[in-house]
Amino acid sequence: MIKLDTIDRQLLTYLQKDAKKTTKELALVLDLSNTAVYERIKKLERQKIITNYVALIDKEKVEKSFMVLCQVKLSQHVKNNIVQFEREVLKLEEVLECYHISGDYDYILKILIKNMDAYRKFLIEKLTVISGIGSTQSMFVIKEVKNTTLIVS
Amino acid sequence: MIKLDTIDRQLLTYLQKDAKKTTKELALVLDLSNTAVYERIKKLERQKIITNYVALIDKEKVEKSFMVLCQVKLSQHVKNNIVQFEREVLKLEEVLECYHISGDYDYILKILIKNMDAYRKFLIEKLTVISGIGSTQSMFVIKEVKNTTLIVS
DNA sequence: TTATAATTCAGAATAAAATTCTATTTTAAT
DNA sequence: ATTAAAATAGAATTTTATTCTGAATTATAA
Repeated sequence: MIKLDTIDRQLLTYLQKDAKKTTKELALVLDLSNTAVYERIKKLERQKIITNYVALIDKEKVEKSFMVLCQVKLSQHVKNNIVQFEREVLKLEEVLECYHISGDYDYILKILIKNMDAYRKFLIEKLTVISGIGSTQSMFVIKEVKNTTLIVS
Repeated sequence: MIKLDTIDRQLLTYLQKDAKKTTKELALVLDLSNTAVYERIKKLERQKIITNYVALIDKEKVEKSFMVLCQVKLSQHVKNNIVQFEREVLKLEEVLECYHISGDYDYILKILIKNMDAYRKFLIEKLTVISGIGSTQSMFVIKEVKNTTLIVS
């Protein structure tokens, strides 16, 4: 197990909030030298604790205002259905997240799409055409109350 | 409505995958000058299409291997309960996402935590102490099949 | 505890990237 | 077709990232 000290955790918190912070700025708030901060970040990257850096974009501004959480039940829990479903879901760009879960349904999918019409089309033409799907249930997002990528370590 | 051309979309795709790509690299693949790429990115930032840049970290490596999707039903749908619940949820660092949804339950929460014991503790001591909560139902994530922040525009 | 090795850190030097500037070209509207 | 606005290219400048060397700190073993 990798052990992180307080400074590492602070660094991770800052970088998860704003990856554009310069080593200089971080060095200032952490009361360290430029190099110390730089080396720590590089180590976190080498250890794959920081996996990557990404730009986040505004869903509303790119015609993806409609979010649906769709639960999926497979017709039968045979290996082939599972493998096939998971493989196909990976290909669907509308599906941002997919989890195999406990409970009444097998999977839950987070889907981002333009609107209800587009969702209906997606459901009929892209999702339910995957073989092995038994049933689906859609939960429509009325309001995004919270959505962060910040994991407090 | 802001209109994006093909180059803007390509830029967004690249930056959503790797925010550390330099303008030089992007200029090369997009067959544009350094300045052109730079100005386009700055414009996307000004327009708040790009909202921010973040570091993503490996959940497993920071003791957050356990993911739960928890559905919450309020006891009564009065304004005060709604406001209060949403305000409290924002404060909980274990809750990465919270959506007000249609269906049997009012909210669904994505929770990241160390393990089942920690989740039980969280449920008892942090979540269900919020006033106005009627019932909860937890769906445990068996396997993360897909999880991306990439929105294809 | 002390000696030793391995990390971590600081400060300076260098390399690379971001940012600015000016002039030119392209695009869009009249 | 004419004009204004926006987008682009290339060079110059500023800032940041990266490397390097040596010192300080920490961890480990005798």
